[in-house]
Amino acid sequence: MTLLELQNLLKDKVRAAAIMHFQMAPDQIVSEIPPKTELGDLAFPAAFELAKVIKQQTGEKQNPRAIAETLKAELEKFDFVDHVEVAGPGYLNVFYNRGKFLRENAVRQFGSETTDGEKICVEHTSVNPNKAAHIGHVRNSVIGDTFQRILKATGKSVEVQNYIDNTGVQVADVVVGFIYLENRDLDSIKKLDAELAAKSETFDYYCWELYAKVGQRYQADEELKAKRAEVLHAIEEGGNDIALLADYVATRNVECILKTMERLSIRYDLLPRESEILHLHFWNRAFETMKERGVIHFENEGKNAGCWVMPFDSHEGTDEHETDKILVRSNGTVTYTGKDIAYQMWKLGLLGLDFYYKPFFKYADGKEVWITTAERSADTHVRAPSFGHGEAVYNVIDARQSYPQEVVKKGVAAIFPEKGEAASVHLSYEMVALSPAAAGELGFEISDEDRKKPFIEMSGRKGLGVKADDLIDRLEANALAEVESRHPNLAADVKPQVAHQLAVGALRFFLLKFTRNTIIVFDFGEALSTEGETGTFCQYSAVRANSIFRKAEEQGLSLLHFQEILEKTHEAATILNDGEAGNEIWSLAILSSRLDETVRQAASQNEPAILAKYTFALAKAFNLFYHHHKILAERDPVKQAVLAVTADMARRSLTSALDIMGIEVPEKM
RNA sequence: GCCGCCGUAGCUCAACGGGACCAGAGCGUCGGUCUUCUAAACCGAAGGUUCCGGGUUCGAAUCCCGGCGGCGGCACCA
Repeated sequence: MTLLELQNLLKDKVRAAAIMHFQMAPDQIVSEIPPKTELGDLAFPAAFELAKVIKQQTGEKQNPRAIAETLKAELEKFDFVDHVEVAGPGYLNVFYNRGKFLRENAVRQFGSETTDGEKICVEHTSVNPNKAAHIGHVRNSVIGDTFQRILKATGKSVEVQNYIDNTGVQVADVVVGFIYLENRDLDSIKKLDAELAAKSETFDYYCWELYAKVGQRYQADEELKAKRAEVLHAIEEGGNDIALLADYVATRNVECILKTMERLSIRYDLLPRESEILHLHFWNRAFETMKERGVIHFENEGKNAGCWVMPFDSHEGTDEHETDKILVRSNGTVTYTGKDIAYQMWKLGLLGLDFYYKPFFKYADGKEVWITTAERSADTHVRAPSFGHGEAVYNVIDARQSYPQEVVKKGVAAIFPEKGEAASVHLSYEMVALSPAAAGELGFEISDEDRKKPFIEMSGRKGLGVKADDLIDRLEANALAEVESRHPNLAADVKPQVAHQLAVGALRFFLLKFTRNTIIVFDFGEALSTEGETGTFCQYSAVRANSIFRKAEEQGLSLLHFQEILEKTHEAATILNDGEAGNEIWSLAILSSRLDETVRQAASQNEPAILAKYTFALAKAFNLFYHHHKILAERDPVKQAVLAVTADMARRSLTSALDIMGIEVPEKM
């Protein structure tokens, strides 16, 4: 029986006991994890709830402790339960049968064996394809990627989309730079691209600088600014030289960004592009549906005269019409929100139109990323998977876009009340900002005004930010130096690989340990740290655990051997119940088996940080165990088996937890 | 002005739809641990009126009201 099954069973028993003795039960039986192992393995505050219910229904005041005492006897009849204590103001603390539990869980593998069929779409990354990704973008990608892994671990099938806004103003800005600041045409850009490659410089870094330059020039040059609108219009229109040039620039940036993300083990299934949403007239279809369903109307007068608007009553303004969201401007063009609603409809399979698809990129192991196209190609129907049609859609987008995201969610729900708001989830997170010190380290002039601020917002337009590849490079270099000094004899090709795994672990964990609504004020010292609450710490713990078993194998002691000993004896319980040492071993065993519920909790609360916190706690518990119990030196074979099996449970959970966070366990470190 | 998020130890953060002896971690500080499975580790100590004031509750960091302070969002931009 898994821990989760055991918990559910106990919940049912508590409910049954309540009904048997009091003829009533609280709506929900809540279970908690006691603050310390000595207080038990599972706690039910049910007596408090029950006291409340009894008082409501009968007016009778009952002491929670007395209620708990009554319920206690029922739970103790169960053989997985060693005993139950009533503690504090009326907690029902359940102590599991430690020996039985360890035997049952000694070989259990983590993970859901079945997929429940429902497909979930997760959109993340969605960096404007006009420059290199910075650390703020990486927070988005790491949260999104980890979240989709969490969903998969709970048995969902998931499709990962990375939206490409290839026809927006940001791309237009870089195109303006190429054409009007650098006098380049498409051929010249291709030549530049080749030159950069020869110098092992990257196209996205070049665009980063150019974009910043353009932003600066706009301030003084109105003429240039006027070019932006022209260029943007040409790009949206398509079928002209400027659009071709823009497509090249955007595509090259997408390639660079995909490469950056691949360094962090982040991959995608599909790249939906704005150009196709335009050219395949997604909006028109959405517009028709909205009109049919009567959720938008044409404004004849007032300040929105001539526009198509969708009313929203949830946000009240000073005058009632201020809350209306304009979807079609008076000049007939569609707003971004309008397009976004159409796109969201497609994701949910509600639009009634589809993209065409072609393969865009193949990862080293053969996995393909697809991209949308406007023309039917052979691949679309022959080889392309079925995209979209998500039962639910998660959009990983930063918190500053909460309002437009709410409009999209409410808008789609208004059009399709049968689908409802729950199908659209805005997985919001706060930005990564720079500490004034970090901005200084990057070589930026900081104004006196900025210096007083708690943090400085990164800005692609200003070229202010920590580029993802730069940070990964630094992490890898630091890790490599460390590996060189610790393991000089490690094979030459393994060292950089380990350094890479450590860099990824450090960065991903750093971005995951903060809850989503915490603004990360980026600090180099913290981000580069490999001590304390870090990915490196967690990896180290797993590596140590593995090395125990490697050494054991060398001595002819296999894991199977330990498991068999445990199978044949009932003395394990004696060891696990033996005072402080017993509690310590048991704590690690029980904590290791909480991965399942932790992942579920992270999924239901949309909070990857819960998993990161758990992983760190588990690594810490393992390190403590590691220092106090020398497995290979242990003389008592049963105790050795108990220790080994517990260590194995810990390393399996650690490895799985890290894997769900996209972090690998190195061979040595 | 309106809406939202936030305010917890010197610093950076946790605390699961209110609850269990000292509100927990990490960093930093001070002190201790390597002839024994890797010291990127472990142990111990110091450090908090959970921004302030009310209220609800047997019980509040958590819920409600009112302040103060910080940040973000409020376009016929994306």
